[in-house]
Parts: sequence; C-alpha cells; structure tokens
Amino acid sequence: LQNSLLLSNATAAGSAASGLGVSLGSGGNVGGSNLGSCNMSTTNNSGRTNFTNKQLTELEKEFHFNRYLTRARRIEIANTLQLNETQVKIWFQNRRMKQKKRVKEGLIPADILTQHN
Amino acid sequence: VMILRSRFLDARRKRRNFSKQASEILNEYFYSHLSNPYPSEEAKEELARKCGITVSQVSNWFGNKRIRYKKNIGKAQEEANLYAAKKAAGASPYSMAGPPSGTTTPM
DNA sequence: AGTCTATGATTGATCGGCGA
DNA sequence: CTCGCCGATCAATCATAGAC
Repeated sequence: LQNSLLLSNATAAGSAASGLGVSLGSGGNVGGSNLGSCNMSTTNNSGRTNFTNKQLTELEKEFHFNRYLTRARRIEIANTLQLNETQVKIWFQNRRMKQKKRVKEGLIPADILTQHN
Repeated sequence: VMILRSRFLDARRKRRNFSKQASEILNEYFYSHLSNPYPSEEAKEELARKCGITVSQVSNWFGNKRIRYKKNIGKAQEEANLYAAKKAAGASPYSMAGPPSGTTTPM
C-alpha cells in the first residue's frame, strides 16, 4: 500500500486536512520508493515521476489559490519544489481537468474559486 | 503508519464491479469495434446509460480494456474475440467495421 | 481465511488540434 | 512560429472485489 492523502480535497471543503509531516523517507532517486517527507521526487523506470507528499500538498495549495499559473509563479513553484516548469505546468493542466471532471459528475465543488492573485 | 488514514478517505476506490450485463454490453461494443475501439462522446453516453454507470466509468473501462487487450493478443483474448463473432453476427446495433483479415491487430 | 487474479480508478505524461 | 491549454488517451500502479 502506498497511498494517498494526496486526495485530501475531493468533496468540497477547503480541507485543511491532517497536517502532518510524517514519516518515511529514503532517499534516492530512481528505484527508491519514497513517500512522506523527502523533498526530492523520484522517477520510475519509465518516465513517470513520483511526486512527494510535500510537493503535492504545495501544488494543491497553490491550485486552490489560483487555478492558473503565471510564468513567474510557475518558475517560482518549480524552483521551490524542485520540479521542472513543465512538470508544474502539466500538473496544473491535469488538476484542472480533474476538477472539471468532478464538477461535471458528482457534485463536488462549483465555487472553490478563491480567485486571488 | 500514516497509511491508516487512506482507508477511509479513499472511499472512492471502494469500487464495485459492474454488473454482468453491463460488462456484456461493453464487451460487445469493444469486440465489434476492434478496428477502432474508441467510442465517441455520444456513444459513451449511450453506453453509460445502458450500463447504468457514468461516462467517466465508460471511459475508464475502454481505457483499461484497450491497454489490457493489447498486452495480450494471442492469449485468451482471441477466445474472447468470439464475443463479437457471435454477438455481432446476430444483430449488432453498431456498424460492424470489419478488419481486413479476420484476426487482426487493431491498435 | 488466506492467496492469487481480474478489474475499476488514479495520475504523470504524450499526442493532435486551437487560438493568442 | 512558439507556447499554453484542452480533451482524449496512454501506461504504470494502486487497492480492492472476487475466484479458488
């Protein structure tokens, strides 16, 4: 079991979720399955990147703040989370599609548009 | 350790296999469209309605089916091919796109 | 009641098409 | 012409339902 707390959102609610730093750590990059508090993400044998909980949490937080990124913000986040700009960009695109799917089907949130920026 | 919390929040993954009838409908469509197993949005909606599931679930089903079918070929998959053989022959509501030569390699 | 397999769902990443 | 986004799909993986 790997798991996920990475799906803290889902049903509306601003979900502050359980903040935990938590355990596990290992390091490495390729092959070392890690999860938890390490900062660096790992890449699968294939090209899939395994984002860490921290990275996902930050991305999620940023998403709720703003569904779209500006070039500057993207660079900032990529730098902070140690990811490529492309990975951050793709993550946001996938996240938008995910939200759209949720709104479309089940009644999830239709408002969470804390548009700021 | 923390994996504990997943148990409940992950209720989403508390899937339920589709009914035998729904699987029947989906497989019938899939095997009678092997040359192009990509239902349009409209077709997905109709399949979803007939199967009593959501459009997303239909998409997931086809996505999994295409990949898993491909990762076989030459196995019991050929066997399941008789699915279309008989069902389609009888009365397929959809255009029976006939691949060039019998058993083909669609994708 | 376990163990192994079938299967629905999730998600990082890719592909084609659009529009700015 | 380049770039981001959308929509659909891929491919690997997760977690569980169901078969044995």
